Amino acid sequence: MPRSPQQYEEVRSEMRNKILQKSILYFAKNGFSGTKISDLSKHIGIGQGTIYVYFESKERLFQEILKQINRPKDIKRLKFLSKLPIRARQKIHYLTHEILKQLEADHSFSAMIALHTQILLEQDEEHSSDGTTYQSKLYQFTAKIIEQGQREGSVVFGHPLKLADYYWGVVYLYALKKLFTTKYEMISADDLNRTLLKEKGGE
Amino acid sequence: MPRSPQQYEEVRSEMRNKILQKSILYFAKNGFSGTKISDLSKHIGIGQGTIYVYFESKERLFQEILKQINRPKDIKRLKFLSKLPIRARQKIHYLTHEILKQLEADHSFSAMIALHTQILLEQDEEHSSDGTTYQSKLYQFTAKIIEQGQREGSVVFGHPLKLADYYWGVVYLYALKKLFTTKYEMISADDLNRTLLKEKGGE
Amino acid sequence: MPRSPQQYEEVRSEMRNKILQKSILYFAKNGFSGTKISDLSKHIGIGQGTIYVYFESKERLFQEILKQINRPKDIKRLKFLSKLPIRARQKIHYLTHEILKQLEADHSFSAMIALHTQILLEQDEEHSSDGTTYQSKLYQFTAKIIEQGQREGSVVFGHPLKLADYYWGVVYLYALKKLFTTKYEMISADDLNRTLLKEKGGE
Amino acid sequence: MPRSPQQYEEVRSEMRNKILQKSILYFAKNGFSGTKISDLSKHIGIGQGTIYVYFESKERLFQEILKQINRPKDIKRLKFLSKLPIRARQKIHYLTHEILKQLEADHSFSAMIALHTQILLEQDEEHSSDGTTYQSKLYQFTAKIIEQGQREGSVVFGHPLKLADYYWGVVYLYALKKLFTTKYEMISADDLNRTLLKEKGGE
DNA sequence: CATGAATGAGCTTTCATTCAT
DNA sequence: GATGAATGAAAGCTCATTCAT
Repeated sequence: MPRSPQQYEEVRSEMRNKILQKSILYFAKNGFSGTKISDLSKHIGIGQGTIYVYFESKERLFQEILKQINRPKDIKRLKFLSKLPIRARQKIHYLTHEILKQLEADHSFSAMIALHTQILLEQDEEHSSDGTTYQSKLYQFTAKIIEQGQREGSVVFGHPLKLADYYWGVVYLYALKKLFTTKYEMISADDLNRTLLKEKGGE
Repeated sequence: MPRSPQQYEEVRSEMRNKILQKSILYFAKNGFSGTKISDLSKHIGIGQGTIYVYFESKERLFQEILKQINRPKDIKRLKFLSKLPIRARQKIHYLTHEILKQLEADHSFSAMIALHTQILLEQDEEHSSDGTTYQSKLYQFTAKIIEQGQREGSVVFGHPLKLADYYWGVVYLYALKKLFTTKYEMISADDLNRTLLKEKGGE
Repeated sequence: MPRSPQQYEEVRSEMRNKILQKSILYFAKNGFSGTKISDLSKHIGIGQGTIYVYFESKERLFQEILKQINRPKDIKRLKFLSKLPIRARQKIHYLTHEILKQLEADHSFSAMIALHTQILLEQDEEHSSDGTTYQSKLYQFTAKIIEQGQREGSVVFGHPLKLADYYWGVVYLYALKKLFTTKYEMISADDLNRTLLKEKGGE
Repeated sequence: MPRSPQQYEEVRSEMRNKILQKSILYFAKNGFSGTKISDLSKHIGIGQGTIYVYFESKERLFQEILKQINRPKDIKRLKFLSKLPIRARQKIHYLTHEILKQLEADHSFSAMIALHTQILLEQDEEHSSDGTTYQSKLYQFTAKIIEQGQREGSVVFGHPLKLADYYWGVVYLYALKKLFTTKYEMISADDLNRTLLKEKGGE
């Protein structure tokens, strides 16, 4: 007896996600052209053909992964943080804390961040446009916090967006390290904060 | 009239260098597996076969490029800098200045730096060992300067090697940006220095 | 309530026939290797797996279709026609009339005829032997009529079997046209008859 | 020392033609989906990759073959024949003679004709448009001759284009037979002529 | 029985490498 | 030496077939 449409949909959705999740790390580590479908499918634990049941090509799978990366949830949380009625210094401390926690705990967070580098490496227009959108929103809210901090005297002088870009660049850097090196020591919260914050005394 | 052996040698050496130089950027941008010999030779302006006159395989050409990157000159200069009888703060200011100048001026310096990331991305053992050696020496001398700075009170607290790694990580980051994005604003000397240096007042 | 064995048998037989009937046109249009099971099952309106409940392989399904084509009924009718105590000219007129009527009315008659061409295109031995058998019987009885006609002076000169082959060849031709072209005008009875028959005056 | 551009051009052109020529028969016999690149290249006597040096895909190679088929030379000769100041009966006798000669002698003429059937089988629009053009021109000039014959009383009654289509249909039929069956007897000139011509007496 | 998701053998295509010129 | 056409191993992709439900 055939399964109901809902059951099928559920099974499909589950497998699709499994492929997507397990692929992120693989693509992040090996890049697009460095990733072989045969290896990938072995790593996921499915047949090669199965990937093509869910994605029409390797290219397309990669694009879907890049879409996955744009997590609106992250953006919302940052937006919320930026609007809280507290000191900028405190916001930055909190943001740094959160990021380091995620880098430490969640392997796919690192992969996600690393794939941003991938987006830069591949100069395909479609990708970069998506990436830019996400990036720019993250950067905008970070820049807001930076501006506040500059008014309050806790954040260093400089163009807010450029500073935001610097801050997130450093995050990228350590995501890469987390992903590719085995015995890596994470950056300290102080070091990351110092990209933006002045020393405490100066307030 | 047949040329002398020296002339032959010179001509050979010239072409070999041309290939090497023009390949750096290509590999840096596209990675090892993302670089096709057909594209590369077109970019260099020679026939595909010519590459194989000078390098026995793509693999080998890539290795030679990685060797090129390990510029002993740079290490020597840094070693010299580390031993000068001046303040660490001044040394760091000077180092930062030099690096930013090179990043701005020399395209292949950025490529070189970016290839270090490449080395991380490709998990081939042979490469990484070479890379590590070079890296570690650069880091060691940078760490020396950091230690001096910590004694003098101008450099922030933390494990010297870890801080050196952080400093060079930021340099990598901006090398990547230089290489892959068109309209990019470089990091300011202040921002880069702040990875290591305390604010001026604190000395 | 469980069904009786007969009912089961009936249901089975019904589905088997449905698949067979709906497949003829598909195979006729696209050939053996040009027909995908996924497309075919969609066209029939059943699941892919269902085909394999009734036929052990695509190869086997195709063979069954070819068997279907060998309609003993047709052969019997032609045999009967060939033995009637009437003029050959009349027999041929009748045969032509019948064929054109079927070509016009019955889509699967065209498909059937077209599949003979398919049999020729695919050089699989097993198929062709079946086909040949059928063909030869049809040809034999047609040749009988031709011989009669030659004796009576109404049919043109030539080897009877070769003429029979020519006649049926033209029928194949218009079956193909019916099948593959949309706005097609059928051959006239006169044109088809003229493959065999002399002009009326000559009797 | 590298070859001159002309030399390369010549070599390229030669190989391209070799592939094209040797492929016609293969595609004609096995159809598009029945033709494997591996078999084809073996049959041509070259490596699989070589085909892709000259044609970007199997699909494309097939399209080029279909183009090849449209031989303007044939059309010109038929146009010339249609305008000669001789009897239509004579023209048709000559045309039939020429066609049978070519069918007998030139294997690729049969293949060419057979591929027209292929064009019908594959319902791709791009192909059919080309095919139609060629077909229609051949048909037009044949129809011209038929009209002349009808005025002269030597050709049977009926729509000229439809009769032309019938005549060429029979040619297709015997091209197919030539191509696919080993021990085949060709149609006689008389039989082919009879598709159009009345018996001699009737003039 | 009926289903369609999963599979892998086998196809098409790519690209590092060879080699005649 | 220098070239780019030719190659085939290996990659991407398809589709007949299997199988849990």
